[in-house]
Amino acid sequence: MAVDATHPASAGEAAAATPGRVTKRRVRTRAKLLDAAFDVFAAKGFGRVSIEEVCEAAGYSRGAFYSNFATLDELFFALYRQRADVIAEQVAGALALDGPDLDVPAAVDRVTEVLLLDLDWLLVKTDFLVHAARDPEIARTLLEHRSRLRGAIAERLGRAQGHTALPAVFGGADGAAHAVIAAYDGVTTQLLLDKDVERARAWLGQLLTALLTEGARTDTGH
Amino acid sequence: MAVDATHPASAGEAAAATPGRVTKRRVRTRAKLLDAAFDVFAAKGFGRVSIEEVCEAAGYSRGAFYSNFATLDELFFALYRQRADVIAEQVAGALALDGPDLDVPAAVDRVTEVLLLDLDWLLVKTDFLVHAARDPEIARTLLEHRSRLRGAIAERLGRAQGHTALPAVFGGADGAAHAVIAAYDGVTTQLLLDKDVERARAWLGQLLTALLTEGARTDTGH
DNA sequence: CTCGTCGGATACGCGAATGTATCGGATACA
DNA sequence: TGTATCCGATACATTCGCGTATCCGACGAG
Repeated sequence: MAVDATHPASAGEAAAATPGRVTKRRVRTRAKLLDAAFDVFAAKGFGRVSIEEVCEAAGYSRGAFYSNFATLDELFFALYRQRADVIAEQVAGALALDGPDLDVPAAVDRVTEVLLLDLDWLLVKTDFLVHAARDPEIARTLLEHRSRLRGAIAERLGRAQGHTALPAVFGGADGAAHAVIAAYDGVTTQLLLDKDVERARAWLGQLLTALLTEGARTDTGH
Repeated sequence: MAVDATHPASAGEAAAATPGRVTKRRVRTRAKLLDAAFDVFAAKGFGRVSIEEVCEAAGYSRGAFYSNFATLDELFFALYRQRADVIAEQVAGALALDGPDLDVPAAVDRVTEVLLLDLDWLLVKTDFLVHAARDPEIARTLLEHRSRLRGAIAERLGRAQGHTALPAVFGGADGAAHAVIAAYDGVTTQLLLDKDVERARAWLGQLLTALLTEGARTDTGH
């Protein structure tokens, strides 16, 4: 549950004016606040959560919060960055697992395993999407995240083009990567409503193979 | 802009205990409140809107609100039902426009025209999705809506199977309808971030033709 | 061990939003 | 036109959450 955030704050923090010493205690409470915030956000939704609720869940008082963040939005942003980076690494890992050749069905399985694992994360992520949709600054950040991920996928798809020819509808590997992302987002929407992770995985697998292979393959996942 | 809501409240309202006379004035203010709420929700997001803001935008005081709704959630729900029903009708209309045969590309164009028209509606709809994701009762309602829409699409796809064979990956027309919905949801996600409606339409067109036609068609929309 | 600094707790004042109770004008119907 | 009813406005009390200022214990350096 607890994401490892013990490393010093990554560059580009908008927070306090760089205190000379970064105490161990500070890092610990910051991490606890983030973890607690994740649970509370997942349970009630960002819009319905008060600062005090987060603090209570983390076992701190509001003083601790204001010592670490200026506003709930800032915490939310930090939380998203933290978790999203972890996921992105895992996806990159799952994509790199094969040798130079890409076994599409296997890679699809591994990636869906990572992406459709945690319903709570999907909830928080969607909250963040809604948030970003109304704040151009945040939207830019999210778009960059997505673009980086898409780049990794496209690169991987391109490298395997000899083996499994991609459909021509999309202009090359980049278009195909776009399609992969869209399929993932689409499946996510349904998953948020019916909460059936297994079905979502199988369904995403079908969609991806349908999108990524020219001829239809009769490989019903489940 | 103003959705026609002058008809008496549809059956199944959870609101006040059926006043004997439904005054014209009442219906009018209720509709104005709903319209104002739409604008405010779209602009700021459901979670960041107060009852008073809605009333102010509608030109009423809080008394009017409490006379028509018990809570903001109730208004939100009513708003969603109203608009979603309108959209559903429009989609059904766009699907039925051909004769008995379905011209896939044309139908796709018409449907995307309807579905990706109003960014504000997408914002509100996504807010509602997030809302539903945390309330099983509301989730059920939304799932039923989606299921009805999907049924209409599947029925239409099935009726045209002779002309354009569907890929075999999905089990028949129903699976294909699922795919259509997923593609729509996926494109929506990206659209919420980059706000580029035209690109979204073209992109959705590509995705749908890629999904619905067996062989790849070299029809780059833009 | 001691001291200086840091981080979180506590207490306070404030503003915003809520829900209710009551009032006066509008509306429908005879 | 008169009147009973309905609807929305106004006023009020209350609660909730926020941000700040201050204090004390913890931590780290020497």
